Amino acid sequence: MSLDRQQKRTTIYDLAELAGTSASAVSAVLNGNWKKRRISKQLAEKITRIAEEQGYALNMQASLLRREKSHIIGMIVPKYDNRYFGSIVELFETMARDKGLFPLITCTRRDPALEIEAARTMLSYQVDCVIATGATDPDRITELCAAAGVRTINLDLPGKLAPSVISDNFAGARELTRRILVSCHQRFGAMEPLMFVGGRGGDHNTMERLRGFRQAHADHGIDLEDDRVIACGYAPEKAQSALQERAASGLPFSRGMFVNSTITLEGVLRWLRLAGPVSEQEFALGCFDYDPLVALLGDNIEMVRQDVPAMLTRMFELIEHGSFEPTVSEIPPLLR
Amino acid sequence: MSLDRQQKRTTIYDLAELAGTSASAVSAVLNGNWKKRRISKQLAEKITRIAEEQGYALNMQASLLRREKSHIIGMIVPKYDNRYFGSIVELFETMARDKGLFPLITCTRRDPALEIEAARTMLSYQVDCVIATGATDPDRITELCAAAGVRTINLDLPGKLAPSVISDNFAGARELTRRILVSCHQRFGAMEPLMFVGGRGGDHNTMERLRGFRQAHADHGIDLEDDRVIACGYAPEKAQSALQERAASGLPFSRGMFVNSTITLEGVLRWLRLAGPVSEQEFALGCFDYDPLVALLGDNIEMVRQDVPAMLTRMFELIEHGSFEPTVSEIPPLLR
DNA sequence: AAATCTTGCTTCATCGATTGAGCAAGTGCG
DNA sequence: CGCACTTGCTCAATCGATGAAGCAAGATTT
Repeated sequence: MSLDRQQKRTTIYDLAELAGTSASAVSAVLNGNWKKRRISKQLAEKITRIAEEQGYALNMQASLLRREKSHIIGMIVPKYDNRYFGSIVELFETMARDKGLFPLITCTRRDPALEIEAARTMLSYQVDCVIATGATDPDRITELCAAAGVRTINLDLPGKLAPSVISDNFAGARELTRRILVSCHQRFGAMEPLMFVGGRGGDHNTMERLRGFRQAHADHGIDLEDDRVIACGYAPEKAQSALQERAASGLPFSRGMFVNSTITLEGVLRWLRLAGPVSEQEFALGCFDYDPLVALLGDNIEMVRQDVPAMLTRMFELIEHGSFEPTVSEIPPLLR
Repeated sequence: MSLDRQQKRTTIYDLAELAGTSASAVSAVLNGNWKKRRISKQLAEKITRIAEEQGYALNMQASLLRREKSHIIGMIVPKYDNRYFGSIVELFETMARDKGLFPLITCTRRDPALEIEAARTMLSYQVDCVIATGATDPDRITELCAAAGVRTINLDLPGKLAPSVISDNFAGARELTRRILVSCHQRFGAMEPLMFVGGRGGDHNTMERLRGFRQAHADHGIDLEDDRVIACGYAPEKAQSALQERAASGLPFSRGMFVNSTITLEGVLRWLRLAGPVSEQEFALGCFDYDPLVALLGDNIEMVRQDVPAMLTRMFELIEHGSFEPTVSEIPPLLR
């Protein structure tokens, strides 16, 4: 590693010397409370000018060491490979900056060990708050942070120890399922039970979506056997091979499918292309998540879009109001 | 903002007191060079145990203030809304961590002012190195960082003042164009000139891709008028309305199109759906960038996938070898 | 026995910014 | 003139971790 820095950086002491004043005055001027510290306007202007000329940059480490709050807000995300998490991160950065906070983001690739490691690192960087997004074990993160006096908020997947902001998975799934059923009925005449593909049996979102999925079937008086549910994880390859296996098993296959994410949808579509029992047009699909490219895949795919702006707005509200109780805010997703 | 931290955190002084030793010994033990500092194994173990019991977390700010290198490596990215940048960020984080560096990532939404602001902030955080990815003005960033003695590397888009790692846009575009032309020929019989949609006329990548696009036409002895090039930016809406306008203008329309990114492709496909002169199947499309969902859109879309692992590997090589000369490394993209 | 070396620590200055306390000069008032 | 008050600054301690220098006690050499 050669990331060598040659010259040493300009400090407030250098500026003080150049301006013929004290470091204390320079600090007061540059961090904006020179009025409170009774520094004259002339000196303030002089210091500001010299700082600009010298290309002075504050040493955050030194500044943060002295201050009690860092105004750093950490976010742990599982992946950057889909529009949902991408927009969460992008909007989070923007909103955090607008509120005067510094966003620090880490991607853990759904690796539980990395999640904990990431939380620990964030604590070292003195974050004021950690947002655990889609974490496999949010409560572990909360415990770790609580021990350091740092609060956490869960996003996308809820935890039991900190406030959570998630989509209303039940309602979204119920409505999505209803639409797929209706589409199946209109296009194929039959009202047969759908299949549910993707997600992890243990995770809260998958369970809630499954509940909505079952409810929609019940709403239409359709019997649903347990073997129609294939919670094979989110990865495309997993979905593809699970469908392959399922097809080989000889169990009945539905022409309507509820797919748990756009990532899983990739696997489902690939399987349909390569080995699907009938043409792709003979399927009615629904996807819990939105991607504009999926919208272009054809009219036979319904989508539910999670309301990222509303979720983040709620999240920052929780931060601002200092809520610590493990409440769950369910944000209605957008259909169409 | 209430991000209040209640208790104050455990420091090495607290641990020293508990262990009946000095802060210096605690520091030496916890940062791993206790052997060099001749601390006994017993004391080392005692300190380690107490640190764990107390859930001690290093104060990075204090540590970094004292050290000369921060081992923080910054990356500036324009967007998180596509697979290309998503995989760059994800792999960058992984590789940086493997090399013992701490990745600090900031998204600037292609806003030139934010880019500069982001670079400045990174300097405040004492980064050892900044990677400017797809920056609108990479040289400005390099200048700013150089003034603070911080090196930069340009990724995706080259600059004149620092080493750059980019795709071989010319070769990639030439081959992609060739394939679209062949596909057009096979499917529609004709060898007509293609259209080029998306990108910004000024940016290096667009210019190089255009050069490859023109070269491929020349290779096949096809005349290409300038009005077939629509460099309307990357946004889908821009592409959609530009195509709309172009169709209205009465100028000749090609059945083959070279689209400059998956994001732009969204707009192209939307326009084809809504207002395309003939069915989508009557078009041969090529896209400079890869998205697995696009691969599912049909067989009539060729794609070029930029070789992100090779690009990042090269980038870290440049860092390790301490190269400062503004060389340009062109990484061949992957076709299929 | 004296000189030297080794072991295992501690002491203290330092990194750069922040902030309470303090101080000198000037202003206002009776 | 003397006292209080304001203005405009400087001084010095501090945040937590680090590491060069130093020191005491025991081990080894001459």
